[in-house]
Amino acid sequence: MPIHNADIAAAFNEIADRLEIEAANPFRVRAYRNAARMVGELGRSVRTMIEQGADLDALPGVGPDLAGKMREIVATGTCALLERLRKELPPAITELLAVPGIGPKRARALHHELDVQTVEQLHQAAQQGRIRTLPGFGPKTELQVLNATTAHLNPRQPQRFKRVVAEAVAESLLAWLRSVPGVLRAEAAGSLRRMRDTVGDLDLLVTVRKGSPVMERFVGYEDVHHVLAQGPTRASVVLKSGMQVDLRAVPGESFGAAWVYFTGSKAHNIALRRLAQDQGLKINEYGVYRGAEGEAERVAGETEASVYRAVGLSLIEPELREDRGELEAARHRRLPVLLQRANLQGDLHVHTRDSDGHDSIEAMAEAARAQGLAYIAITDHSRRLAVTHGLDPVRLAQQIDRIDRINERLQGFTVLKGIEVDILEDGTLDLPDSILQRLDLVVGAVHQRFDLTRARQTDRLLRAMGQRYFSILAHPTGRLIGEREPYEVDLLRVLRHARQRGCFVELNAQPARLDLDDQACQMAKAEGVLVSLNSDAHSVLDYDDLRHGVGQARRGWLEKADVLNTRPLAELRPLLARTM
DNA sequence: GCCGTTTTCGGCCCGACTGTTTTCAGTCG
Repeated sequence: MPIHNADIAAAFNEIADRLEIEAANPFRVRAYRNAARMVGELGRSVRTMIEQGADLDALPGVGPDLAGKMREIVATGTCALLERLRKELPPAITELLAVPGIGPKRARALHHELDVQTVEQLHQAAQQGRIRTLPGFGPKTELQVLNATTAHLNPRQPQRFKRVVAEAVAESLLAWLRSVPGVLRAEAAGSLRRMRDTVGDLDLLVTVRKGSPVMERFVGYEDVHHVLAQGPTRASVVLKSGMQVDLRAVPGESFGAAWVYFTGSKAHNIALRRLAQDQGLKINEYGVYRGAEGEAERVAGETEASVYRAVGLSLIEPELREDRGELEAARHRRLPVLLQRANLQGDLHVHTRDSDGHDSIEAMAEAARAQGLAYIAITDHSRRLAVTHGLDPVRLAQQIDRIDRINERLQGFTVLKGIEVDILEDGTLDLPDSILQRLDLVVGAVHQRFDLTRARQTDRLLRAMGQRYFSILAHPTGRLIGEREPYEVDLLRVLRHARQRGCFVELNAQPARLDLDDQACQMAKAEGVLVSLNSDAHSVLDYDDLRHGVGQARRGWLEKADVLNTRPLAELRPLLARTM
């Protein structure tokens, strides 16, 4: 069983959990957590690096000890330290840490004093009133544990929400907060603002005049199910939908510092504060300070730009704040000029009612033009996808003729002729070259057999891209957020083949897909493969999804030049022609 | 356990809220 980076990350996280329960040096614990995060986000396979003799010590946060443990885990699937820790405490004890309100100290006490080893046993102990007997625990803590374990044992809500869902909740909540007396400004922060594809909880920030009842009003919002915490500057609630919302109030002069702090990511904040510390500065959510405690002088904080400037950096866009090299880039003034929605000139993946879309070719063209686009490609499904009424060669030929006639009427807008052709299990395409050759572009996609082995799936995609007519690989990993995992595939090989072949990969902007993801976008850029950012629209309303794709592209450090369909049609045509 | 334009040893991000406390530990983000 080959070891992937996720396995190494899981092992390091378990070591960190167990060391923490055993009250080990917290900085040692942090070293394991940092390494776990780094490995989990690393674009390259540690196993491959080892096979190629790469120097693991060169990875950030990895010294000789952790490098050795990574080699050990890759070779054996585990490591001696982890096995020893597993013998010292029961296997399931780390489960307890997943219960809200239970941290390492309480997990340790529960195990030592009550012999609690699992969430189920914890639940029973709470029911029997045994928790309150422990020192440091009381009746309230016991009730909290009872509620938390009940929810934990009967999970009904998804852990994370699709971004588009969270965004709608945030917008109505923000509008409501802005109507509360004394509220000067209300903004979203957190992963929503960083444009992550999913959002765990909402982070909102307000500035208020003295005496504003914003916190009292917030916990009284009609969608609030229950209140987790409430203080003068901070409150947390759970909405009826199960979504947690944290609200923070700060004075106006601190808005920028608080927005940085509350936008995160956590890793970005830590790296930023460390940078400040090196310069004799301290950053918290109220501002940037110079000097000793008590007589510290405030040097920045009203705007985000002032905070970054105070530590010698240019403003870092929220989408980049993941501690993936953005601080270094900002220091050297080498931040990318990120893609913007207005840079998109067209959309190369659009459906009509000829297959499973809702609207006509003309309507899709008009709607695209209204969105500021200059061209679209009609790419209906091919015959294999019978449920979508996919096109066979005869119907596709008829559509081609219709598009030609439509283009004669259109002024200043172009409809390109395409197809979303099924990539069959053996890597051939669902329609013959004789009809594909009449198109402007061929978009290929996998719609069945997601379960192939990594080797066969990779081979399938490489063969598909090697066909005579092949332009863009649509939704390259097949994931559906929260519903279907990406299929197993060697994306690096796929990208290198695309580069060699001169074809492109898609960033599908449907909120449930957002496929490629941010890191894969970064990988495509590094490999020199242009990304086609498409809506996959099935109705005239769906072009709005492009903004989600733009957010994802920005998270992947993509600039205008990295995206295929930022080019005007005259520049696009020769690029497509090379694939046809 | 990692790391270094002060350092190879002595540091390691920072603050709010809760509950059980009489001044603070634990948890969380």
